[in-house]
Amino acid sequence: MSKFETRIQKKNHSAIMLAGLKIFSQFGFRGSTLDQIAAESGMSKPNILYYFQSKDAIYEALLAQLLTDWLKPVRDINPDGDPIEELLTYAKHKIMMSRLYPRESRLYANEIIQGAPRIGGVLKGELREVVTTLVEIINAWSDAGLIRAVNAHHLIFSIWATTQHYADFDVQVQAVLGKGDHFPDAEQYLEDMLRRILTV
Amino acid sequence: MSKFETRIQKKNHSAIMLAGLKIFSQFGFRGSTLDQIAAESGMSKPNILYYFQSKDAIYEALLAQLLTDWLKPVRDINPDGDPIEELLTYAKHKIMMSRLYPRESRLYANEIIQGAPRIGGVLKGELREVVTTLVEIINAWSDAGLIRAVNAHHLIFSIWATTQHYADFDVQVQAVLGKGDHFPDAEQYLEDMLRRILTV
DNA sequence: TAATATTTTGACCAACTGGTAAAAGTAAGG
DNA sequence: CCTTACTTTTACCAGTTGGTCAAAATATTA
Repeated sequence: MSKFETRIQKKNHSAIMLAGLKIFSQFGFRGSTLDQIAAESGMSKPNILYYFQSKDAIYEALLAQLLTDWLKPVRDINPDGDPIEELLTYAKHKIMMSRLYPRESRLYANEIIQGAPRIGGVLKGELREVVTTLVEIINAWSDAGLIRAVNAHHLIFSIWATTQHYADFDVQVQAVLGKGDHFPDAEQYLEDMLRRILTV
Repeated sequence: MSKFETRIQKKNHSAIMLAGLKIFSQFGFRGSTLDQIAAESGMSKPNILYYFQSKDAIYEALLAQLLTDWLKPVRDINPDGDPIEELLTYAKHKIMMSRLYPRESRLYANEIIQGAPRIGGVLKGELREVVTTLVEIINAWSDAGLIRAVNAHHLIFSIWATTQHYADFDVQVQAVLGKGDHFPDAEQYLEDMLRRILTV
């Protein structure tokens, strides 16, 4: 609770979060063990529980952090900007996140696939609210004739699905295309796709 | 091994598969327990192990079944058919699968997100081969001027991502749109999207 | 440096895990 | 009906799980 953390607390706290992210994102909550997180972070299990009350607490701290980071760029979409460029910027941001932080994406995907038992409330609350706002913006753009008329909800879903795919299904992408950085091609394809969909 | 199963064997075998699908698709392999599968199928744990050698065996039987079912419709795409209609039919088939068999999709998603430890070989083998063939077909269509020039690999990925999203991220979709059947709207959006991308 | 506060560890525990063995129960064929 | 083959259960096991506790080690402060 105290915001005044010592350097040791800071170091260990983030070491546990990092290790937890790695383990949880790979095995899901129930498939991960404190022993794995301990091994990954180079700490002992009791020591981890000295910094976090429980396995649950680590997982929930990670999810909370994640949701904050993910909702922000949606809120940053500017209703007064150029519609196509605003949406393209958002999509490119999402795909960059998939490249730089695939583990976070997989952690989230794991949680959602398993029925979002711990963040159902946030989904129906904050997430829904943020999406609703964005949908209104997109519909206003459509009404003003700035973009083509599309189902805004499903447009958003398609952006999420296609961008996160490259993090969540990375193994499959690599299996099909071979090892390497496929994000430039992906980004180009998605930009083309969005321009096609949105251009009047 | 014997193909001559008694009715009891048939019944219990499929009861276990059904229960396993439900549990594994929700919790992933490591997060699922034989006790859960036993409870779900209404059988005792030792009885389950009478029909399957191990927890692993159930999971692998499910994955094997799944991969067969998923690769078939890709192979069924006809190089001599109308390009846009062929791809649209495939996409519609995929989205129907997401509606009717969301658990299968989630089982697969879980496996892939966790690094595909059990089906990595199939991905780099059969899947890659099937995709390569489809890519050649799509490129031939492009070359013939029947569809617009697109990155065929990423086109395929985008179809997979957008269609499977409605099964894998169902909880999120429902949280945003409210409970109900959102597949008709999704299908219409995706059809529109694909036509836009592919039409010359 | 001595007293205090923080950090780390080793030993431990009850509940749960996948899996086994043998015996009891049930169905099928003669 | 009775023998044989199949099915199911009860009791059990060794290893793992999340978590506790008190003591030891270390850092901080006076």
